[in-house]
Amino acid sequence: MYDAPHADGTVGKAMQVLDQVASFERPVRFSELLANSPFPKPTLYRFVQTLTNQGMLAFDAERQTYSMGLRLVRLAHAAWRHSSLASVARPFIEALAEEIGEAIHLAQIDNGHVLFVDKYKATDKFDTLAQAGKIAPGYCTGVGKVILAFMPERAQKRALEEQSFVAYTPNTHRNQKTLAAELLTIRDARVAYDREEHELGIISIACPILTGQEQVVGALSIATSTNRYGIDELNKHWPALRDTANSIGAQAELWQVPIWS
Amino acid sequence: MYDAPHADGTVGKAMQVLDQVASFERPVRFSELLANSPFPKPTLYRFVQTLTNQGMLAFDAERQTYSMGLRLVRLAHAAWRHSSLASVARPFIEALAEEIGEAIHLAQIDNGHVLFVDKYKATDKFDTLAQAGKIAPGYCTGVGKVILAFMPERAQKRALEEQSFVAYTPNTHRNQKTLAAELLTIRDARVAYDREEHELGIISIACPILTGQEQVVGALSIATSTNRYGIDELNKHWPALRDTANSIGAQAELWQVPIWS
DNA sequence: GCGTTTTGTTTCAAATAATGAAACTCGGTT
DNA sequence: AACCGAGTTTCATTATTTGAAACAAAACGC
Repeated sequence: MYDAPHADGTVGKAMQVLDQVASFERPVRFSELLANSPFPKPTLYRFVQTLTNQGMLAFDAERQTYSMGLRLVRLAHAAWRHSSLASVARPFIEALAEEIGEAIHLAQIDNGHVLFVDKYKATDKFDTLAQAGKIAPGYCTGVGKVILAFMPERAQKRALEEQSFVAYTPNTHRNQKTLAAELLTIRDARVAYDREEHELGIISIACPILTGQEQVVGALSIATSTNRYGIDELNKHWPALRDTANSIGAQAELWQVPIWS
Repeated sequence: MYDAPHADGTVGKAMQVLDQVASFERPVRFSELLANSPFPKPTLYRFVQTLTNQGMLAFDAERQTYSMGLRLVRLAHAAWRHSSLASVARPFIEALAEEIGEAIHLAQIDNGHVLFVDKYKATDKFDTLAQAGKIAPGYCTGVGKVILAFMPERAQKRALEEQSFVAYTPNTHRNQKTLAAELLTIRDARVAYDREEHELGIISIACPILTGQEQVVGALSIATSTNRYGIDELNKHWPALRDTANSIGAQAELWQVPIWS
C-alpha cells in the first residue's frame, strides 16, 4: 500500500494520488483507483485530470488507463543528479565493483524506506537493470539495517514504527525488539549483514556512508548468492567496502549533497 | 473548453515550483527562488514547505537550501518502468548496439521537448537516470526532428511554437519555416539526420517508433562523431535502425505502453 | 432491440483551503 | 543600539476545492 502521511493541503492529496497510481505498477483505470481511494469520486476525478494535464500522470485514451507521467522522469533526473549520492558515488562504486566482481548497491533513506539510488552489477551485463528508484524494506536488508542503526534517535524511532515486519524468510526480523537489538550491534561494529532475511539465497554486507559529524547519508553494500559465497567470504571484502563508503562520505560532504533529516 | 497554460489550481502551481527548483540544477535558497517567482513570499514559502513535507523537495537545514526530493526518484522509477518505452525497448537496443558499436539513444516527447528515456553507449554500460530524463531541444536533434515530423498536425503546430531556435551551430535551424520544410522531407523519407545541428562534431541518424496506426511514440537514433564517421557511413546502419525501431513499435503496442497525446 | 448496470463526467451551493499585505523574529552588520 | 535582510507567522479576505446528486455514455443482460 501507499503511505498516507499528514495529508497537508491539496498538494499533499494530489501526491497521495500519484503514489497510489505508482503502487499499481501498471496502467490503471479510474474505477480501480476509486475503489481504494479515500477521496470521493469527483474529487479523485479532478485530481487525475489535473495531474494528467501537468504531465505527472499519462492517460492512454485508447485504453482509458492512467500511468505515471514522463514529467516525473525529467524531474527525477534532476533529483538523481543533484540530490542523490549516486552521481558522487559512481566512480568509487565502479572501482570497487571492478576490484571484487560482485553486485554493489547504493541506497539512501526516503521516508522510512530504503531507496536504491544506484546498482552496479559487475559480472553479468544483462541484468544491469534499471534498479535505481526501487524501494526495499529497511528492516531486512543490509543497507536498510545499517542506515537505521546510524539514524538519529528520534528519526530511528519513527522509522522503526513504519516497518512492516513481513516475514519474507525464516531469518527475517519479526518485530522491533529483535531488530533494535541487532541495530545496537551494527552501530558498534559499523557493519551490517543480511543473512537471507529478505530473500533466500541472497546475502550481503553493508557499510554506512557517514559525514564527518557521523550523520548517515546512505549505505553501500556488496550482495551475492549463497551458492557462490558465504558470509565469511563476503567479509573479506569488508575493508575495501568500508574504505569506499568512507571515500563517498567525504566526497559527498565536499559536494554539498543535501543531508536528509 | 480550453485549459489556459498555467491554470490548473493549486497543484499546478506547486508543480511549477518543482520545475523551478529543478531548473537551478543545484541546491537553491528560498530567496533565490523568490527572486524569479511569480508568487508572493508567503505563498512560495508554503509551497516549498508542503513539497518538502511531501518529499518532493529536500531541505538541507545546514545550508538552508532546497533541492529535488528522493520521492521523485521513487515515483520516476515507476514511470520509467511502466510508461516509458525504455523497458520494452531495452533488449532490442542492446542487440542493435552490439551489432553496430555506436551510441544508441531512445527518446520520447514530453511537452514539446525531447526526453531521452534511455541511452546505450556501446563501450560503456547502460545508465539509468544518469542519462535518462535528460531533455534536449526538438528542432536540432535527430530524434527530435523525426518525432516532430510524425506528430499529428495540431500537436506539431503547438510543438513548433514552443521551439526556441537557439543557433547552437551554423547548421542549426533558425526558424519554423526551414524546419517545417525539412520535416516534410523527413516524414517522406522516414528518417532524419542531425548534421551537427546541436553540437559541432556530432551527427546522428534517427528513425521514428510508430504504432500500427502510424502514431509516433518515440524515436531511436545512432549518434557518432564526425572524426569517426560521416553521414554516409551512418546511413549504412539505416536498415538495422529502421528494423529495430519497427520491432520496438510493435512490441510497445503489445505491451500497452501508453500513447502520449 | 430495450431496460439495466457500470463507468465516467458535470453541476452548484456550501465548506474549506489558499492567499498576501503586513507584521514579526532572528542573525548578522554598521 | 539601530539597521538590514532573510525567513516565518498572522489573519481577514478571497478563491478554490469539495462532494451529493444528477447526468451522459458505454457495456451488459435478456
